[in-house]
Amino acid sequence: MKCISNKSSEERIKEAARKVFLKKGFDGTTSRDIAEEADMNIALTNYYFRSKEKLFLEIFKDLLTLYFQNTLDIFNKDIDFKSKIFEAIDHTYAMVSEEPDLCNFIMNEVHRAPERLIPDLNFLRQVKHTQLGQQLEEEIKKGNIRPIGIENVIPMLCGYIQFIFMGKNMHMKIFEVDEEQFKQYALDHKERIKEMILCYLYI
Amino acid sequence: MKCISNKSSEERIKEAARKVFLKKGFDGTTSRDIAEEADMNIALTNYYFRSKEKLFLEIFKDLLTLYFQNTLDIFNKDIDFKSKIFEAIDHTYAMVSEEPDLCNFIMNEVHRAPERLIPDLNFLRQVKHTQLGQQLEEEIKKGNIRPIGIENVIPMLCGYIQFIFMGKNMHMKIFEVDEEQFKQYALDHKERIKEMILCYLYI
DNA sequence: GCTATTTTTAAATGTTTGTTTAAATTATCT
DNA sequence: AGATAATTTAAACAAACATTTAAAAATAGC
Repeated sequence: MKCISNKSSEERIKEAARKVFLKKGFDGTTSRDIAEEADMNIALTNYYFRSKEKLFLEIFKDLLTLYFQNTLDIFNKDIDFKSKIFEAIDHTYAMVSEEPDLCNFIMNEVHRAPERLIPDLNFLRQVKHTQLGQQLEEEIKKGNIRPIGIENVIPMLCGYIQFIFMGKNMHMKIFEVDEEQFKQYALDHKERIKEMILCYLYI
Repeated sequence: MKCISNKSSEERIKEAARKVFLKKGFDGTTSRDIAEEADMNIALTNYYFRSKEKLFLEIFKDLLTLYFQNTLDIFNKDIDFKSKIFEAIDHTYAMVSEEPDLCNFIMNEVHRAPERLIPDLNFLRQVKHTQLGQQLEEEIKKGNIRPIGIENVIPMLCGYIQFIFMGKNMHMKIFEVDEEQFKQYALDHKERIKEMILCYLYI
């Protein structure tokens, strides 16, 4: 009946695993990678989490939440449509700046083996029905915005800037720029996305 | 001094490897996966290609060419700017429709281990200097198009629609649609991207 | 048709993989 | 302080891994 004790060990493993999984993906990560990153015995991974798979699923859930929850909250905020668009884009940009492997990780894991992630992915269905969607419909009704479905708007707010970051290495190779120059480029492109969306939506 | 002979075996392995690598990525693919897909002995992979890594690099090069070459050719075609934009977008759409794993594969492999791919990636530098870039500059000089760098235009033509396909599984989960409905959605979104780009570029 | 070369095979190589074991250590509670 | 439970450890596990070997089979040239 010991349960309080070492929160630290379990947490250290989880943090290490998160770091390694984010960088190398599930297939590219070994139990020893995680143990080494956490500076702990290999057996502890299976002591605290029953398997590499279970540990991964826990971490994936956290990272999927990180990937979506804040955006979802913004979609449901009580602010006007245009401000919401700006805020969603700015937040997406901030998120991928802070966690540069997150998009590639989520995209790749979902693409490679969606089945095992289905329980977690169900959480995403909230995205379909948000206040942003209602506001969009209203604006369309008012004639301010051209007819368009929310499923077309969301990738504009989140996906376009994500793509820029996902292709970071390729961009740096193609245009022969360094990290700092890329950062400035991404920032500039983000503002262009904003203007482009407004330009397209408002007739 | 036999060299003519069995082109078929080497080719069969390469095709099998291409298929498996595309689906599972380098880390997720085993030599046995490839041998099984090709229905050949495991040793043949190392007989024809010296290692899994070397086989992968050969295939990666092919797939990177598939990913970029046609787009590059379009960029250098002798047609007007606006037609070129349409054609580039339509081609990107056709490419990812035909090879649905290609974007995820390229993005992920480049992201995960760019160093080993550098020799191949150098080929990408052609993208920086194309006739499309010159045409863009001219249009800007003429005052038809707002000031913008080619590095901002290319993702609009290629990346945005790619992102839609890369997130296919997630989209289907979020909006609870099937393959056919997704296809229609992607087609619609592609046309919106075209209009959005024109709407943004031409002042 | 025989020899030399290339291709294919089954088997084995030594590592690395995820996971387990059982003993040692540490912490907890009375 | 001593008994009990939780944690950590080193070692081992079998399975899967990429790769190699050496012999068998197929093919080539003379």
